[in-house]
Amino acid sequence: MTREAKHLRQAPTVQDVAREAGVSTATVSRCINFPEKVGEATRQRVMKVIEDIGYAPNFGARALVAKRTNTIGAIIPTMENAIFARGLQAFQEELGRNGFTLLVASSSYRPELEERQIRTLLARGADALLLIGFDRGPGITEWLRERRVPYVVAWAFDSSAPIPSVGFDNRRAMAALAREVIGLGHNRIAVISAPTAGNDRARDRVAGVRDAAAELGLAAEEIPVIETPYSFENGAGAMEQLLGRTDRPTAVICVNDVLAVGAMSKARAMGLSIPSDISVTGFDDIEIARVIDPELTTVHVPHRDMGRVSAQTLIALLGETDLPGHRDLGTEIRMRGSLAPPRHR
Amino acid sequence: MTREAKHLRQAPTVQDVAREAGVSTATVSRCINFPEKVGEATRQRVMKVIEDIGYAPNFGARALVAKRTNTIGAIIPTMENAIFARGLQAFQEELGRNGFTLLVASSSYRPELEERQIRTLLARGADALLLIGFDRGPGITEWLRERRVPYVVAWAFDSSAPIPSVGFDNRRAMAALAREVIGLGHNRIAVISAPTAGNDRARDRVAGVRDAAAELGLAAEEIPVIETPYSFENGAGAMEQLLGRTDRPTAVICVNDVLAVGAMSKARAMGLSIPSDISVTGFDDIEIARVIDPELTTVHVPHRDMGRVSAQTLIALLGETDLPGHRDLGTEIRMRGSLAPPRHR
DNA sequence: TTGTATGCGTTATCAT
DNA sequence: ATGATAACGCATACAA
Repeated sequence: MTREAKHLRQAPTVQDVAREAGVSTATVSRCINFPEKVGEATRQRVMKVIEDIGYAPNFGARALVAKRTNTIGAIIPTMENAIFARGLQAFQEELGRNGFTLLVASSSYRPELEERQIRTLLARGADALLLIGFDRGPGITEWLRERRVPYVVAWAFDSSAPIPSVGFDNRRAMAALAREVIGLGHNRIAVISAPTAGNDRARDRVAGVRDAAAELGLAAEEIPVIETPYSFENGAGAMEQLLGRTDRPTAVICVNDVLAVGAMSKARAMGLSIPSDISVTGFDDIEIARVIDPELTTVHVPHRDMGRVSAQTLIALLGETDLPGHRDLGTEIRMRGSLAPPRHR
Repeated sequence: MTREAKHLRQAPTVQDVAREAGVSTATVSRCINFPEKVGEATRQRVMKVIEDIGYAPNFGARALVAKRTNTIGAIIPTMENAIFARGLQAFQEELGRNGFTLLVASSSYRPELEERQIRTLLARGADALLLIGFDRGPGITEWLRERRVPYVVAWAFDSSAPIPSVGFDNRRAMAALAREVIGLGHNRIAVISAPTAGNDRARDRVAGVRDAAAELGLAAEEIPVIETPYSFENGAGAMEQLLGRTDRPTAVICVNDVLAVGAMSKARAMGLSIPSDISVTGFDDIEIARVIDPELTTVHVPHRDMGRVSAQTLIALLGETDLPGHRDLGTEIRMRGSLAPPRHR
């Protein structure tokens, strides 16, 4: 009874296996890590014991001696944003396929929180990190460099950056879309953006709109930009503001699909029809873009690929296999019903 | 040069701190874990050294001696499903607030994969687990019991289960909605469900529809049920099948919002208008339910609360604080435009 | 092929 | 208040 209780309470160790199988702990260890370096007969015997008593290597001990945990950390703004949820799912799947486990934390789009999470995940044994975007303080960046922490930046792309980035050029992608909008004849455009502070993706997208405007002869600096956090309600609120202006825009460019859909709802609620009264565009191409009526013109972003490739990059980084470096995964404009030429003029 | 390089490569240990501060390793350890048990002067000195050389406790060594990692694992079907993404986000936030870190894996709705992930996360040092639903083999259940692995089941509720569950009664919730539908006069109803194999939530919801039907005098067994994986396209495909039947249903009850929205799109694409020609209901109340036109009648589920309460339950379990046990978080029917009485009759 | 012995970095139990 | 020291469980260099 006492023995049985003990069996349940105390997890078995290599010692237990060794004793039971009549071999040394070294042999047990080898059976697990290098089965081929052990005699057929003994291996069978040891494996049987392992199975019988339900032995599993102690994680802490293993990490202590191996100096790695095969665990990778990801810090994303929030999983509630479908683009990150999707990318993270692909990231996890690819890690799992390669024997790595995923540690997750979220920054809520707050740099100081991200910094804390970086330290936390590393303290929790993460071998490497996935971070979103380039916007972070020089302090933490230097800290990461000093400690030689392997990490990649995703959802952004800058081939001149000193650390690998996996994503796409937000500025260029948005400029391409804005060019389409302006090319259709829209000359009063407005932008609904996520807060740009601490968010280089949003900032780059807004910059992309101005690039296209300047290029096509519009007054880039005069384009109104409303910044508001990610949510349908906020998209709607921003649209309401824009429609209250004297020079109502004929096209509203949003930095993500959620804001765009919120904006569309509000425009319709205020009696405007889309796209005949006002055009709206999004960014990301999440499922909702095809569910709304009219369907949303947006920029398709390969979220799953970013997650997958980020995982591969990190694994390569850890394995010292030849560095894959930066990966530009590209984007594609999806022209749909929410964008059309302005009515008169 | 060599020394500096060494500094960068080798992470500093308690030994380094102790030497530099002229104290023993025990004192350094105390400074970190029980600052009050150390003299003011020495603590200041030690802390300064820690700061200076950038010391951080080694995770493996700590886990080895403490026999816990303050890490909790979650295995969910997929983060791409917004309901889990949202719940997981809240789960992570609550864990973070309490000093725990989150390890994530996904089962893709496949029991055998879930089983593997359970073993993996435990092998990776997870102190406790969050699992979704009750549907899993007796083998793994027994295994968990034997090892005394603390875990909770979420997104389901069964107060008679031997382990804590945090969620709601899927069957009862769906029965309540179905009662509303049938009460409105619909007597030809159909169900679009996720695959019920290995998914007790889906199964319970379908059962709920039959409960209500039987209760209100409809032939419960004759209600057509189409099972198809979670996606808009599949929801649309299922609706297409249903509309091809001779006795076309007047109301289609879907076990989640995504299938429902897909079904709505298809119905409309086939020239039917909602709800006058056909009613549709969903389950979950994710954002898309209010974006679609007409808005979707559905069952509101407190996803964030489930994540948060699950975390609290797990933490309580680990802390031996009085067991909170089961938590029924309840649901609410959200009546919206997609449901109306059938036209004639 | 297998065994012996040692170190990995921390924490905790004793002393002092 | 502080120090010496023994685990913790595993992997590996070295012996046999």
